[in-house]
Amino acid sequence: MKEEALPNWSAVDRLLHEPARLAIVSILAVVEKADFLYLQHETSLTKGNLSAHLSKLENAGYIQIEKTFKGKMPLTLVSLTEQGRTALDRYLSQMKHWLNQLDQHSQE
Amino acid sequence: MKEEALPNWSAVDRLLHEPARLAIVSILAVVEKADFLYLQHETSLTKGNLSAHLSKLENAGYIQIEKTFKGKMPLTLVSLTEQGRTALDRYLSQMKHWLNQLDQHSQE
DNA sequence: TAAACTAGTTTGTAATACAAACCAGTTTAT
DNA sequence: ATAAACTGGTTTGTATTACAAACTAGTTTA
Repeated sequence: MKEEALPNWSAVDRLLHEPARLAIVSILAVVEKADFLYLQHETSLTKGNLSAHLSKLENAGYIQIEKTFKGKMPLTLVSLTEQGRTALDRYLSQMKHWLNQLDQHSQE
Repeated sequence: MKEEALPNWSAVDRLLHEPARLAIVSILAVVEKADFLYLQHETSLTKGNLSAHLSKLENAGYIQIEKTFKGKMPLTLVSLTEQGRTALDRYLSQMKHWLNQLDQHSQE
């Protein structure tokens, strides 16, 4: 009964929309802190690819990258920032809203 | 109480995942048939860009492109194929599923 | 009959994802 | 002791992609 417009897909956060980064951020939304190798295995991205995506997310302020050591071996810890959490929430609610809009149309 | 895995974002249909094409397909899901200019105005894509996206969707078998005339002027009509409809439904239900998985995690 | 418009397509460019090759250091084998 | 193999990444090169500018073919208007 209410008149719904179509989703405005151009307003999507393309940084999060990329599947590889959604995978990364989904994990970080749950575990709060993850090391590089854990992320690599969970996402099955190559190291290079993962590294590049992490840099983008870091530059956007969505994640924090902490360089530490486990014994003598380097260890990179990654966590979601407040900004990242907010952006993800926004992305998820937008998506849900748009999916609902499409459903309303399809069920006439 | 049920153990949910994280979304498998890599299984997404990247052809549909692209916002510009989601916009196009969202429209076609509703109107069944649209001409080029209507699509251009609704999506606010440039002609070249729209043309390229339509070609991709056509090559994938998701849409059908019908070249006709309105009077003496060329008119391009676009419609969703059965395949395209199926792909969209699949995309939407996957998305919904994944969004729910993330929600379940966030509300612990 | 020239100028401007319609309806697109083709072509060039900039951004992006991705993996291969590389690098600095550590542990293990000889 | 030192070479080989491994860890934990980064840098660099390539192929794909989105995007817009320029072009094309035909039509209507001045």
